[in-house]
Amino acid sequence: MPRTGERGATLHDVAERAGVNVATASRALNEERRQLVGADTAKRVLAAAEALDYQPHPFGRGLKTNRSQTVGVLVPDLTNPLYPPIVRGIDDALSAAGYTPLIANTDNDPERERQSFDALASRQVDGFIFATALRRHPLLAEAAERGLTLALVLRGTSAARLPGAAVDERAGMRSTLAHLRELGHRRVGYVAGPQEMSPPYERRRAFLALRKGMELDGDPDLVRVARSFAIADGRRLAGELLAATRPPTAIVAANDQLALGCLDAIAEAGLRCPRDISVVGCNDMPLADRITPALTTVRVPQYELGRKSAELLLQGLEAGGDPLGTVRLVPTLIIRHTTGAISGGR
Amino acid sequence: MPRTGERGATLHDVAERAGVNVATASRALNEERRQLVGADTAKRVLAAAEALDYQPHPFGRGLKTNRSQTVGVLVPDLTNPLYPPIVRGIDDALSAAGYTPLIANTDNDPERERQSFDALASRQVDGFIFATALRRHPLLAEAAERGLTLALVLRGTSAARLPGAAVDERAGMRSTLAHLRELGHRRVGYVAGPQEMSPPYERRRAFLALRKGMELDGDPDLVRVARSFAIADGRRLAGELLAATRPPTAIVAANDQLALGCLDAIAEAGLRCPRDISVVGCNDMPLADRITPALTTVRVPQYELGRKSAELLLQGLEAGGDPLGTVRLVPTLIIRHTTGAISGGR
DNA sequence: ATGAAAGCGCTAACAG
DNA sequence: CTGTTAGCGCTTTCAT
Repeated sequence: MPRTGERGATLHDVAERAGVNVATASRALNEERRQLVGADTAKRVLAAAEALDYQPHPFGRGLKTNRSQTVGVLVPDLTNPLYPPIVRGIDDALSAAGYTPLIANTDNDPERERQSFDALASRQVDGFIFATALRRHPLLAEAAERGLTLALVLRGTSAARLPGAAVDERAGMRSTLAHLRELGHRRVGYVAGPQEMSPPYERRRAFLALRKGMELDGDPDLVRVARSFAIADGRRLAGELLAATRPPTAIVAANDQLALGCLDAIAEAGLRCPRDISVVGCNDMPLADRITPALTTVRVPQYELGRKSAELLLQGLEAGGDPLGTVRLVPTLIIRHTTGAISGGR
Repeated sequence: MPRTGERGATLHDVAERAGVNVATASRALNEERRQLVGADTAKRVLAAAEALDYQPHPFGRGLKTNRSQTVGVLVPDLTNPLYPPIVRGIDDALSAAGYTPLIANTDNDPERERQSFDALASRQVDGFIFATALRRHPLLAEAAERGLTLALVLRGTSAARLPGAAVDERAGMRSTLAHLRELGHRRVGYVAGPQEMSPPYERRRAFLALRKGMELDGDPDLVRVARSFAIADGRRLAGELLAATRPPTAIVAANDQLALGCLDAIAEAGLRCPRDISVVGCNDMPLADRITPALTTVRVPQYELGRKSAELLLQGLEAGGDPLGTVRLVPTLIIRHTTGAISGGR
């Protein structure tokens, strides 16, 4: 027979041992209601609980309070190195507050997303953190309707003005463009990521907005949009950029994968990076420092992003009066070897 | 006020709508007990449930059945690229069976491990999957005692003969040594990982056992044991190997990180890989193919390992009569550019 | 300050 | 075949 966890001591046991009623025991055990109980009684109850190693049963409690101390975390794909640190940040913040995350992968697939959402909702999560990157999202409205508390991570302001933590894309872009300008680049290309996701969208907007004020070439042909983050896409688009009449002297990519593709295209064109052309990635994925040449990239504070989003959620969960708006965390440009001074010959 | 998920339709609602008693409704909704109920009644109940979008409340059910349909997954660190695919495999298998994983990171820290274990146990998980790599583990005994169903992943046979999925280390090692032999290597060094973890332990044993029968040099000085998987450790130990009177012509490392360290040591010694010396890693971490030279490594079937361990757990959970023993999954040698024919000059 | 009792949603034992 | 009932563990009125 499939055995399952033996039941431990119940509140009833504790009450009995302390010689009080379960109601009294319950009060004594609850921080906030403890004062409603005699000081010595409380002490006895606590002692009894301690002695029996009493753990409140979450189902009994949940049934009564309609809360699970649990939150759903919807993430596109744990296998994408962008997310694990975020999830750890979420986990750490949540755990510290006595909440447990329920993590589900969505693969950015609406159907899977819906299933995961339903599954977690039916598990009575108290709220959700959407790490999923789609900009428009039907689930958000539905979740709000169901009375669930929400927070976003890695997404800019949503229509619903939900609390969330996101990257300060303008700051990141400003650092990278300033770096390139200093190296003498004026004509810099951009390989954008899929625009239905929030970060790539904002990143491209930031590029467009910032290059104007920074004496960079405003040629619209310098911007290409990838349909995915696949290396092959980066390679193809960078190839187009390089084949143009006036190719850029530097390429900024929306993430490290695309940057890898750019590197491939550059090699394919018989050029050398950074001698002939510079490349900047984004996210600083593991081993980005070990490829050749080591990738200059924008490091986003993944852990802190996760942590912050969880804190915002908790705020909504505990304090009420939902915290509004998006907290922007500033990324750091990590200068390595794919960026260099503009080559004399070009 | 912190709102929380509204309650949906209850069994009571469904019963009422179908004009039957809750008990009947319960029976009709339960696959196995459905036959105890009139065919048309069942149909009415199902229809009512459908209409009301009824979702059974897990707490009500759990309180009664003493099961949560939930399993704890203890993993050292999601941030280590070895684990996310494993976790996805676990998630996929578990989800398909109606179970939800509760994931906790332990950092291989006994205290954190204990906390996570307690937290999950008090959340009433029905079982645990230990992806944590320590060979000896006090928690295992305790979990078994509490009547929890267990499975291991990435660990060889334990004292308790628990079901689990692990890498067939001998097969992996045989492929890599055969490959090296074919290239002419006879004197191959080994940089082992921390021996208190199961895979590095088994991997080293496999190396030791196999090199005998494969006409490889049995020099004990050829084997070094790292205290951690840090790149710096790999570098230091490989450095020792290279500084020996008769250095190896190839080095096998217990994982890719250590292999990276070996590459550093080789460069530092003024040697070239693979011209002067070959290196083989293990795990095939992301971008292992993009470093220079591209790393020859052993790819372990992470996803399948996770999946298999979850299936074994489910078997123990549902069928009872725990499945015993360890399933061994065969890894694949991925030959890239850090291995080459033994150099004539040495 | 404490106790009695109800009830959250569900299943199972027992009647009919 | 279906209904009645009890009770899983907990919190929360309502009494006292």
